[in-house]
Amino acid sequence: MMDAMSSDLIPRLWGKPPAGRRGPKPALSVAQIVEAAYVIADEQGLAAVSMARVAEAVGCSPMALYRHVKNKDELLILLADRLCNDLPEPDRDLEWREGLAAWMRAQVDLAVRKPWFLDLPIAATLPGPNRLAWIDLGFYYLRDVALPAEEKLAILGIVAQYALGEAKIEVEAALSDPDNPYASFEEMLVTYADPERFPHLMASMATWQPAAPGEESDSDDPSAFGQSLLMAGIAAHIERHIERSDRK
Amino acid sequence: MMDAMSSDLIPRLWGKPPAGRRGPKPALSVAQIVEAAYVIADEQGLAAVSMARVAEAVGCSPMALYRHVKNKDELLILLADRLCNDLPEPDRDLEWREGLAAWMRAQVDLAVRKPWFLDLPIAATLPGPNRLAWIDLGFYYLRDVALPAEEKLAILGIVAQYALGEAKIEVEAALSDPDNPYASFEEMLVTYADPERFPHLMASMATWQPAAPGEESDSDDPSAFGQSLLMAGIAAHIERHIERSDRK
DNA sequence: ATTAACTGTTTATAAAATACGCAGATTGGA
DNA sequence: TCCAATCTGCGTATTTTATAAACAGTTAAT
Repeated sequence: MMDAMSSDLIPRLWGKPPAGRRGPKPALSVAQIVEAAYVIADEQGLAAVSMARVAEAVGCSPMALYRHVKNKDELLILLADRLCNDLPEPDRDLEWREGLAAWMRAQVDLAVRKPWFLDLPIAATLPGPNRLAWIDLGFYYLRDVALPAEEKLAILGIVAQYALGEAKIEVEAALSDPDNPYASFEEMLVTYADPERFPHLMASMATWQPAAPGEESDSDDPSAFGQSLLMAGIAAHIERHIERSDRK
Repeated sequence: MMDAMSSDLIPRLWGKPPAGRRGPKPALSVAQIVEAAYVIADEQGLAAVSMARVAEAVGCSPMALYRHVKNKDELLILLADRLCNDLPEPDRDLEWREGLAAWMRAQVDLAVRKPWFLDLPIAATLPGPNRLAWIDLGFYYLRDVALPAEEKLAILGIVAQYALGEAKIEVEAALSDPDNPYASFEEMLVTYADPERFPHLMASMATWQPAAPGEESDSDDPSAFGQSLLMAGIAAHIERHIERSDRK
């Protein structure tokens, strides 16, 4: 009657046991499979995560995996959620600014610790349970903020998205080979960029302060700038919202 | 003597002709190859972009491509930069807020128009010439803003990163199958989320306003919220910066 | 007990990237 | 002019993928 449920992904994400229990007890579990994939990615990078290698690690034939996972893409989605388990135990004594900053920073740190996270195809917006728990923590930090839930969610999305970009930058900086002459943005500019082609960029860059060594920055957290920018924006939005409520 | 230059990527990105010209005239060009890949991605999605198919489109054997492109990853990087050519002709009569908003929106629209853009492995932070031209436009919009170049660059990075996230959401919303019962975040919550496991999230969601039909939102631009948040943050940062300068 | 549903497996296919080496073209220098 | 260096494009072959299809054993509902 109803055509086959288009996706069992979500039940699998949430570890729901499929109702009918008829055949033999499964020797494998989704969690086991995902864990094996996790270890492989950790040790040899995401590219090394193939169905065959996961199967070997878990001690079964490659095709056995398909009984528990629709295909490789789904495995990667499960893996992405699994990774959110590695986010640290939070400090609960923070008001929203500090809390959100820590929340953000923890995500960056996770990606730096596990750079293969950034290689995951992160198309899926729908979070699994682990990611959702992390979102729940975000809501905790926003507990005293007077905003509708949907706006809080949007804010957390923006902050998380920023964390992703920041992580990308930091990972790239960590990997950057000092022998590579084009490692940095500035070097690329002086080598290739024609002032006539990029006039405004070059004009602004002409006044570049080439980070005196030792003085690096006010803080040693490279995400400090973006962080304060976001927090300022959020604070402004909150005030505007309160104003509007009061006027009513 | 010196071991082979680790990467010819950047010369290729910038279309620099390799100095020595001895052998036969190339029948293929990098631009041609990238263009073919672009068309295939456009018509059949990024997954359809294989070396073989690109070769066929361009009328050569698969292996011929490797004379012009180090490997597939490099082709995709070139493709990503090529895509930035499709960004629209900008309106130059905007002050920074409007300008940056348009700058951001154009990126979202591009990704919505060409959803396969989001499938690209976007690890590379170093922009090619087309992306750089777009960054130059960002600097144009910030022309009257009194901030150091590095902070302007960071701001553009943050805005672009936000655009990416927003695009992901909008693309997913556009693709979401109305038959799929778990399409939306809220539906997933009511189906799976245990209030004990996600207390703060659920408490906040309890007061969810389920978007009365027809009233959707104040504006019909779904990125309006994030946009105003970011602009507020940037404005606050600018003011703080001016204050600090004045005090000196 | 029979049967339906479920497990893991075996075998096979198809598509993918890309290493390797050849043949012909082109050009700079003798 | 001729030769050698150098570069192009190509044919062949290898390796690694994901995954389809059919099968044999296992369990629980009937």
